Amino acid sequence: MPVTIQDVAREAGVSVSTVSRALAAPQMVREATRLHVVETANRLGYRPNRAARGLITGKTGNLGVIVPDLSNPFFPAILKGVQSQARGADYAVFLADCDENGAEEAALVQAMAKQVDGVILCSSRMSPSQLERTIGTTALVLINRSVRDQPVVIMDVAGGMRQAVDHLAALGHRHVAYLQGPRASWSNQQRRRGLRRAGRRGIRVIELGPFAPTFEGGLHAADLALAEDVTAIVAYNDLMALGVLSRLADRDVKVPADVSVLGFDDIPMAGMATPPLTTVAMQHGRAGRAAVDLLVNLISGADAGELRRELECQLIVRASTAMPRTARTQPAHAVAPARRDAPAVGT
Amino acid sequence: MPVTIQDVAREAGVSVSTVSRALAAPQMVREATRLHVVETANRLGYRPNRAARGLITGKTGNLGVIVPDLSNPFFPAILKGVQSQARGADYAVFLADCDENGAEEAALVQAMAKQVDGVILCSSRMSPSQLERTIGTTALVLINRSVRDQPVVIMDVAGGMRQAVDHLAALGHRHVAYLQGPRASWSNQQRRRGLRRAGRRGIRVIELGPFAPTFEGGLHAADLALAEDVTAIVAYNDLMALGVLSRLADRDVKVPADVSVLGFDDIPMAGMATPPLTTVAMQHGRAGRAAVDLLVNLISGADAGELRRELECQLIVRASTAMPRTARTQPAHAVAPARRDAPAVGT
DNA sequence: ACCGATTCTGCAAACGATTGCAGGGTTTCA
DNA sequence: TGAAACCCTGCAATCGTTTGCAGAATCGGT
Repeated sequence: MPVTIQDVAREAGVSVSTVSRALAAPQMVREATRLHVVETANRLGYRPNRAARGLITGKTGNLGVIVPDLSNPFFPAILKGVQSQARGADYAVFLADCDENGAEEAALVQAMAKQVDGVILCSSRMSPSQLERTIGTTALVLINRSVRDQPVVIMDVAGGMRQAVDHLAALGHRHVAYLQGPRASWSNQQRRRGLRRAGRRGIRVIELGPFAPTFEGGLHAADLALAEDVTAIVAYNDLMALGVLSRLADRDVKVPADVSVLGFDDIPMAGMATPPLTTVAMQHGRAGRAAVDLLVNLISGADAGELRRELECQLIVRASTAMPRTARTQPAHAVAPARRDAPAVGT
Repeated sequence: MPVTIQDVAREAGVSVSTVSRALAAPQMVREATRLHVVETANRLGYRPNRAARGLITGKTGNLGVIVPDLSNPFFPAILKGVQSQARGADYAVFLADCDENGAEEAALVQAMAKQVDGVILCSSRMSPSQLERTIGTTALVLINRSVRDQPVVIMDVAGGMRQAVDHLAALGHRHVAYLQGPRASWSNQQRRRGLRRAGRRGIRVIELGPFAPTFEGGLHAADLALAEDVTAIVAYNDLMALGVLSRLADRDVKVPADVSVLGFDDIPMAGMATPPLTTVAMQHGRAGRAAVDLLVNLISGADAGELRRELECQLIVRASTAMPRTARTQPAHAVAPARRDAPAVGT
């Protein structure tokens, strides 16, 4: 039923080799023959069988992507970028969801290995040793996790956090809570790294948690943060921040009048919350595309390919952050010295 | 580098045929040999090359899924079900996103056809003629779109709407706005079908729109609905309903005191909104799983397989719906006659 | 018209698995 | 001990491509 290269060859009156070459290596075949073959192939609706081709070339033309959890909007966003970039490079995409399970993830890479030319791991949940063992099974690119000598795409979360800190400092905040996500996660580490700037800006930070990186986690965290008497709350991600917003509303704490709230990710809902959430936006789609670029490079053996692609984060200022009451009761410039003094504090 | 069946055969001191059979047809080979082969295979870490197998068997062991837009949370939810069910049935999953474009979608099916045993189309955006032409290229299962003689999984959206109508009627609402989504979409049609029950329940419905099925669409629609002096607003989906909620809050219209709001889909945010949104929940994951079941059945040629799998929707009552002011000013039982009269009105 | 140099084209061997068929062993029974 | 019956195992063909190699066709120049 499906039309093979044999069919095209017979129909065109040439050998299969000629058909193969006419389609893949145009300069090796006479122009007239080429045209004839191509025309015949189109007329018959011939599409090469990738499996058969892969058997001999050793390349499958497939990429694999493994994500921890499709119901976390973070990952479909990346996936979308992977998708379109892969299509552009003429690769098909295998998808797998490992349910936040590192062992499962490792198993999936093994299972995929034979069917793909390379795999993209999003926020891998593998333990370092699992990861170490997995590297080498197939070409691998990591997103948001960094391993020595392995190509990675990382989002400059620490940089994003620094923007957030500067923003809060500029508004005059001096006492801020950070609501941690999963303690071991790379993302959480990076956020904390960025937080170190707070000292230099004269901001005292109190770290709470870890909390579940969810709406419910935010509900939970909000009360604890409030008890610390801070003027601003930075949440691990937007989902948590939305939870915080919701809980504060219930307690009649006004945002941003009484306390400022800040999230990470810029998920679609962030802009729709009341008040719209100030947050650190990530370039999900770009990350996906970059990962494909890196992987394709790696596969084609161009060792000259770069190993590390860092994507900027961008603070999106919306209505959930403002000057704290304390700062607003005095002239605005009164807060300036605090910032200028800061270097002295830091050193 | 990768270990082939040849390697296993050599190592185990048997022929490749024996290895193949030891792994695939246990009863055809002596128990002792089988054990030895299996042990060797495991020791060497042998995994059959699916492409090679597919060449001869004609089966690839792969499934394809095409979705209109990964950034719509509706689809990742389905995808998650597809994923896990496919894994259970030992199929790998190809994913493609057609960017809401029917032509692209058709092209993707063609491109996938050779590499998969079947394809699942979620809320296909193809025109009827495109779809007609695509059927037959490969085994096909549709989700949320119904075509004669084609296996489909559909969500009983009309039934869900009827639950919504009954709920509003029971609360005493008599004048309701429905905010339409994309007019041509199957989902919108189904919702309108379910709305027909309103007449029999003594409810007057005014249909507005179409609007974009997004938060912004909801912002837009809210004012129009308010102008119609209704006591309840039913939105095409939750995203729109959230927009409505947001706009009403801005206008100081209290929900549910002044007006009730109701959505569709039960996206994660629905329960986190203020007030939490009453909505019609769909069984996304189940839909994905069911589609895989149908497809696997179809592939294995068991024509006895069912053709149509209908999934119930379930109204989730939260805090965004309540009795209208009009009904609340009189004793609650006063609204009962309206409902009992209803059949007469309907006939 | 012939020769060498160039271009094209076809043959056949891979790639890694599955499977029909036939042959080799072992067992069973006479 | 021999033959029939059975159970295992191996040979070899096959799936649809690509590609090294060799042979055929074309061409230009004399």
